[in-house]
Amino acid sequence: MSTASLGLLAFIAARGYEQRLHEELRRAGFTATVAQFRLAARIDEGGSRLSDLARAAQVTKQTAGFLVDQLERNGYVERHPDPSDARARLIRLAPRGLAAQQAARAAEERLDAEWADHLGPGAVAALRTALERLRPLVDPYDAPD
Amino acid sequence: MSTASLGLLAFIAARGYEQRLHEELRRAGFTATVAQFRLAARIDEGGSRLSDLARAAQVTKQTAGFLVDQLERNGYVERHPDPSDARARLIRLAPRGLAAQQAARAAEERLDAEWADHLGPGAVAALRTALERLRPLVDPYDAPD
DNA sequence: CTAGATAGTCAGCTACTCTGACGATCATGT
DNA sequence: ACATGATCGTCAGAGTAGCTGACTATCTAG
Repeated sequence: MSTASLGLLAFIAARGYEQRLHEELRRAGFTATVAQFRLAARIDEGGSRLSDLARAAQVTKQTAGFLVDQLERNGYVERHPDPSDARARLIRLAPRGLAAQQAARAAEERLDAEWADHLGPGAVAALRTALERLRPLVDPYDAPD
Repeated sequence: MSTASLGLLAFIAARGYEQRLHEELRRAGFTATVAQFRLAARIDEGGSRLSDLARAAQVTKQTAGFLVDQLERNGYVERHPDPSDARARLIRLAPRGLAAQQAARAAEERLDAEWADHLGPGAVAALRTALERLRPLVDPYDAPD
């Protein structure tokens, strides 16, 4: 009843947020799937290796490769050889990917502001603090934005 | 960097929680997929209709039916005719499903306690309050546990 | 008793994710 | 120099999860 687990509550919040974000990006003309965006969000400015991306997003290399294929086909990312390692290739955001990233950041700001409006400044700060402190506990690897 | 969106933070927390829960259930001998458990968690004590389950879990009737098929095959749920409507069938937890539900509740209590330990009593209360207040905003339908 | 809504299912498709195996390359120790 | 083992990415094959569309049976309202 009033005793939903913290996990379920976090899941519901995260799902709602992600759906809204995906919808806003779709309306802005950036048609990619949630899984694709999730992976793309981990791409470093200077380019990322597939294996690192896979680790960060917690999927296998194969899955990451599959998603990068789609993103590449749709013009969001490019693959370049890695000068420091002939086995590896650097995945970088293409211009369209950068535009999508900007749109995503703007949408996230709007959504965060909406949550802040709903909760009030103190409660939203407490929420952020709690979630940030949980992060290393639940996901020791996860690199920041 | 330190400015991850609230959505990403909630996603990371929810994913970590769900993975831990799934792992504990698996170890206890309850082998079902995350999607199956997500749906099963919505089954009402007196039985639920497929359509209601689908709405609650935010999937289509077809997807819900697919998942219930798996759950039924593995002995977690049973389908009974609905006395009040010949079109409908009531989906109820079978004994094994009830056992899994108990195990899940115990695991959730442990995980919640772990988060509370990590955050402290005040912060975890603030987290719960914030997430509960967000719930109607992001997901107007969602029925409680 | 007809018209429309609802419950569930069937068929077909797409997306995501995994395991296992593999060739190429790098790093290290001898 | 070179053998050994690890790592990078890929290919092949599979299973799960989710969708749309179409359909039958049944219920509900006029």
